[in-house]
Amino acid sequence: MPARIDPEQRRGHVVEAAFRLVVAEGIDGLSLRKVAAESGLNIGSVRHYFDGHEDLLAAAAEEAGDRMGRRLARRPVEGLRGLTGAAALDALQALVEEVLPVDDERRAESIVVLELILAARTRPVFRPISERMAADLGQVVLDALAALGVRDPEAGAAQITALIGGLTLDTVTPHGSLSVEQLRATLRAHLGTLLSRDREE
Amino acid sequence: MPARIDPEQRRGHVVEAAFRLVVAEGIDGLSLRKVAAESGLNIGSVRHYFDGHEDLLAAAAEEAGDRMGRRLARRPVEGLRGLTGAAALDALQALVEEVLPVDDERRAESIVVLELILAARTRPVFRPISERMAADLGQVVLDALAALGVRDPEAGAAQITALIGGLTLDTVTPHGSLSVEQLRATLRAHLGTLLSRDREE
DNA sequence: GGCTATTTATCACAGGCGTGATAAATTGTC
DNA sequence: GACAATTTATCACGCCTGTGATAAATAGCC
Repeated sequence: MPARIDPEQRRGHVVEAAFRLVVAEGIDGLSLRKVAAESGLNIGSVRHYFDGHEDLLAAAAEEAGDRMGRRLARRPVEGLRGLTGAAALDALQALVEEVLPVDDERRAESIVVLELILAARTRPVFRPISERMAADLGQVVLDALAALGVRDPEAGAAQITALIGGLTLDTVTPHGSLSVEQLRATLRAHLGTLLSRDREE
Repeated sequence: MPARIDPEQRRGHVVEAAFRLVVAEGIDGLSLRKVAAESGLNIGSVRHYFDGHEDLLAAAAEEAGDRMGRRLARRPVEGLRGLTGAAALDALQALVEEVLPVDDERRAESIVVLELILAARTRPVFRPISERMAADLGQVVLDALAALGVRDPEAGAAQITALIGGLTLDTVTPHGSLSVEQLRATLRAHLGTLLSRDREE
């Protein structure tokens, strides 16, 4: 019984091809035939690893969610506990930048996530992953603010998560043409006022 | 030479039908046949008023941009000049809420604009309108902050426009499920710190 | 009433899509 | 080398799409 190729690896390659297509043409530009061509496989091969279109979409969304979860896990909240001043600001900024399009890799992931979130509005397939990502991000930001001793961390977290969405939107789409430097500066300004405001009271 | 129906009005009705479809199914759910059905017309009739698919999309985008422009024009920046304290905060909040999904009508328009902005990333048709809307909004916010005497209005405007995008995203899509009350509170908290921070220095 | 331009309604075509079904090739094991 | 399971490659079908072309109906004007 031949198994010269690792199925999981194959699925991974296909999903990566799907990501590239989403970045290039948007989530509605995905089709089994295009994904097959992009991944260098035959349509029949793609369909052998994914039950169909819906299944491929779900797998791609799952992978996007996992990647975001891994990014968030890379900055354990415990490392923030007790930090103050510039150290606190730097640590918080680094945490948030983990999920912001500050380099090519994160830019691609941000595009996929953004397309996914918007698509979840009308396509039930994406809803669970979309909601899970939002919950994960919200919890991490909330825990981070709590670890830093910020007053009213819920309100602060709401501001930060909203800012993350807006900054991603402005950076990734051409309508705002926000540069990475501007993104970083705007985020830092916001986080700075949020932390300093808390210290004063 | 008969003209029992006003062509402009007809186009308007068709565009409104297109808006309803975008809200219901997303911008890629648009098709000439669906728009015709939604507007109660025949495909041939729709095609008589719009050269084709692309033309319909462009007209819908144009209308969306015009509506946003009209909303922004409803709150002349001159009215903000010299305001301080709670009055300044209220006025600024009212201005920004003009383009936020705080009621059904603005929610629908926000969805259309959001779909349009994201679609502009891969579809050149939407680019000019998308960029125009961003420029208009940015200018209005910038002027408003300048009229209120905020220090570094550029930075503040960048934060506010980003927040607008993020709040819209969180409210309109199911991933964050931000309620209108939360949206208002988050916006107010941000605007409050932005104004108060300026006063202290 | 008849003329004419506008508006509406169809038909047909090519292209892309997801999908079911099935044949062919490949490769490790015996 | 032969067997068998996995993997790959095609074919065909129905559906939906945009679009060009064209016929039919409508309604104002003389």
